[in-house]
Amino acid sequence: MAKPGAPSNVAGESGGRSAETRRLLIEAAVTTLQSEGYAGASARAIAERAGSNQGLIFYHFGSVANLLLAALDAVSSARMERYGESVAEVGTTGELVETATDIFRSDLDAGYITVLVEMIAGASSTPGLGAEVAARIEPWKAFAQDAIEHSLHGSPLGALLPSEDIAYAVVALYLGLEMLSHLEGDRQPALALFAHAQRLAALFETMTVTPTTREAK
Amino acid sequence: MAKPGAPSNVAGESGGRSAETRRLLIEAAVTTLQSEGYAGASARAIAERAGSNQGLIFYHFGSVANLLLAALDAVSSARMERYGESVAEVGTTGELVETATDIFRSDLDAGYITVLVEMIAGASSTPGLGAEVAARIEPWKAFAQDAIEHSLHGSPLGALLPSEDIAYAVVALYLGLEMLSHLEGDRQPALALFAHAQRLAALFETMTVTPTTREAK
DNA sequence: GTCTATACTTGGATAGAC
DNA sequence: GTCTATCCAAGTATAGAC
Repeated sequence: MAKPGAPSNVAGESGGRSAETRRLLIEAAVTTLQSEGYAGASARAIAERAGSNQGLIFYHFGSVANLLLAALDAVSSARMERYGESVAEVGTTGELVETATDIFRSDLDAGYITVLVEMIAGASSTPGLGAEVAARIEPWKAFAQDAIEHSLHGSPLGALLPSEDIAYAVVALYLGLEMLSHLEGDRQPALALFAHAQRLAALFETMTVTPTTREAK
Repeated sequence: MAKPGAPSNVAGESGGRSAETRRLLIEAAVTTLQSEGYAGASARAIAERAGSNQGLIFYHFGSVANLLLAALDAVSSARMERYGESVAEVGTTGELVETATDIFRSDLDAGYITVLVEMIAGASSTPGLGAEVAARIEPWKAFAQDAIEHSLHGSPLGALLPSEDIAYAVVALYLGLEMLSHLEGDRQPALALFAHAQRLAALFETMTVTPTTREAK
């Protein structure tokens, strides 16, 4: 391996001049993707935001696409960490929906899903990028499936539909809601849906706690 | 008005040299958006596909963005026409889901939703484009809401959730499923979801025909 | 090893030919 | 009115300076 676009930086020096530059570029790449989209995320635009020379992108990452993938990685890993904490506390379906609402709101406000959406849509224009992006979506699907299995375990809905398929739909809906919210500059309709989901989850739970509670009328 | 980018072509001549060029360009714009994405839909790329000079795009449409919007319009109106026919025959929720499946499959295969997705994602990079695209999504939402109201009218689910909110979710899911299917080059998971929805719709109908059927146990 | 100055390519837009 | 030749800006990538 040892390709030119990935300097080793072996020394024990703690500062890490190279690492700092890389960090700045990745941060700028995230911001640029969010506000200018994939088509606007050029080497020049990103470098300007990072306050560095555009040539550095090719030295440190080999290509713009590679830098954007690094940006996607950074966002993904940061989010996964947060998700992991939240989902550990989830038991019932109602709690799951509540947690999902919180996560969605903060993801939406921070523009994390925007990065994902732009990379997916942008992948069409850069050969080979699609597979890389697809691989980075897998953890999101796996996470969703995991959360669903934990909270729907033993529930009727869980018996009716494979958790893998539900997870696929959840991720798709997540992406779609971001697109519409972002486009219209209005997160309200999407959040209204989560409110509905919470109501339905509550209703669903009371309906199916046990069939025998019915006779207590 | 009478802006330079929109020639009048007033004469009664049926051929329409200008109209033909415009048609070719719009067609090529659709194809290019589908296979190269928004970032790859440059004037040169589109013109090459159309077999014409790239300068014609600016003469006929004023800018690349305007041509892409025209392409989106063409796709939208073509689809709306087909949708209108299909939904007229829909009565029950089960039929609605069945019709939605057919529509989704053909839209997916023909790449129509791809055009929508690329335009939404691409809008971030071109000032002013977002509002134009948003306006062109309205008919899709209105159509979905209309179809939902027709088939859910009087049903319990219809009473539980506002049709406008369901429509929003449906459009979002539609977009998200396209993104994932396109990215992974596999439409199977998305179609599996529609199959589940059909099963659930059938189950839902038998469960809620009338509450009094329960006593017949 | 890190970064900058420069080379070359592609893209948007228009002046002017027909 | 329709189209083409041409211009300049913006993009990627690298040769070479430090």
